[in-house]
Amino acid sequence: MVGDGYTIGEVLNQLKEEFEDITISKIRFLESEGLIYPDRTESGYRKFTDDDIDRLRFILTAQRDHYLPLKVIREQLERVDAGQPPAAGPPLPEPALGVDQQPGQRAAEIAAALEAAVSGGDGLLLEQQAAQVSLNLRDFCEATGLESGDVRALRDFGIIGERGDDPSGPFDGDDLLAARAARELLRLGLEPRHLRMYRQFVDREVALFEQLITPLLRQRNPEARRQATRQLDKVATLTGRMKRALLVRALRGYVHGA
Amino acid sequence: MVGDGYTIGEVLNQLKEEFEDITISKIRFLESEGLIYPDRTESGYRKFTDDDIDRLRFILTAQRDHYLPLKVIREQLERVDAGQPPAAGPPLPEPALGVDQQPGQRAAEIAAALEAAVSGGDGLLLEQQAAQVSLNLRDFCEATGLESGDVRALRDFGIIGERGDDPSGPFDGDDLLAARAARELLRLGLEPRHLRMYRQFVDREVALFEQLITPLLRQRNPEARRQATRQLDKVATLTGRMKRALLVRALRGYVHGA
DNA sequence: GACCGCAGTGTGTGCAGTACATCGCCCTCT
DNA sequence: AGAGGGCGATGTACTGCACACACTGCGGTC
Repeated sequence: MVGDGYTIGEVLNQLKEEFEDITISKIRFLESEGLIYPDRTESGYRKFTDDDIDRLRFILTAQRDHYLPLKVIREQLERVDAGQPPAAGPPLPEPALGVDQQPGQRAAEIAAALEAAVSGGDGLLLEQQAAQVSLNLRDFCEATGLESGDVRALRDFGIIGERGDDPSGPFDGDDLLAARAARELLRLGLEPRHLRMYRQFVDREVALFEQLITPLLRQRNPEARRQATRQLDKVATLTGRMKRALLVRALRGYVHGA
Repeated sequence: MVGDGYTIGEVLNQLKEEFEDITISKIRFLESEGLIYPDRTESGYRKFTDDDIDRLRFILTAQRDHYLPLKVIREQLERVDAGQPPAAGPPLPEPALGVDQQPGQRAAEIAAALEAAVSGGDGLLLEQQAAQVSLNLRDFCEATGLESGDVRALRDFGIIGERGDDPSGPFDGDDLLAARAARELLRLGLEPRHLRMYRQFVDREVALFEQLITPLLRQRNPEARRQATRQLDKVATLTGRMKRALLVRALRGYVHGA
């Protein structure tokens, strides 16, 4: 061996202390898979630099300690080679927001007003004016900033509109609030189909709440009806709080651990 | 099909929304590998409970988001079955620092303080001190006003404590918040078993959120980690808002109509 | 010129499933 | 009541990944 750089056998011996299960054939395999590309001598022998060895160390650690498949490791290395450490999912192009349109001005105002009324408080505000809002498809798109394709998708997954509704509306204030939140979620990388579980869950929750308050509604007495509303508000607030605590605990472990 | 329990096809459809690449043969394969063991009918059909589905969800998440091999997942499940928490080898948690507390009276104060900190805002407050709280069973009962029987029930239905935790604690601040809300709900006439669906839902929601932020957490860059936390906060806030709109619309129809 | 180390190729192995092929159960429609 | 059709169960074969092992041939050194 003429010049500088380690032979494959020397590399093997250096890494063997740290990684039990390294072999020559594994190193060769990693090269054949494009994870490393050591230089070669005239006669074809591999010539490893210290950087190559660090790279190998990274690969072996990722495998042994994080069980990452080579495909994933290769992607990480490629990103590092390209100069970027960021590894976020899809690029997520930001669609221009904040630029409100002329004609739908009205609808957007309504949306903002509703959001303001709802924010900061756990209550349900069942008696609110959200029910009075009624928008057709065009205005609804303008007020939410959604394409009509997205609106269709949200309807298909039960986020807006009623089962078997007319596909073109009308949409009420609750649809508006749901759709505005949904739009942000889509921008953060969620797919409409992911939102379906929220609808499913709400259906279950509604069934539960119904069980609780049907006795009250069965009496025609208007006072009982008002009490039912108060009861609903309370139980929704409490379940919301409880759910949030469960979520926080689960996520806290996830963000800080692992 | 006679009684309770889902068939393999029903399980498939439930999980398909969350996990693209699940198939019947994969579920069968996981059983043959001893990761799940659903019950059988007389005639040999598999009969899945909700717990079985949760277990599957855990397995599939571990594979997809953490690339864990089945062998490792099986070991984790076995530890959970045996009553020990996951215990992830080397990374042992820091023994809680700061916020020391005296038992008894103090506990209720902490609870009130936590509730005040959380109320009025949709955010998650992941960085908050709720994690530092640590109460034993007696103090926890005092702080929440629950009987130890209720505490047990809440634990059995996944509202407080971790899967396979020590039944007598310790309980953290999130448990406290969840339990205080749960106590009110029980007073309003709900049964502990009704609360189980909230836990199930949170598990699904966490799996969804994990999908979104694992790419960020995979880089051990602390800035990416902070961004992941912000992202989580955003997505939790938005889904919460959206869910509330869905709920309100559904309940409005119920209270006023029918 | 023997011999060790490295090169390349080919075949084998365990894991994590997929793809059939075949048979049995169960619900529905007539 | 009986006939289909759909779903479910099992078993075998086949695939892709991540290597391990064996064999043969060449380079360089003593």
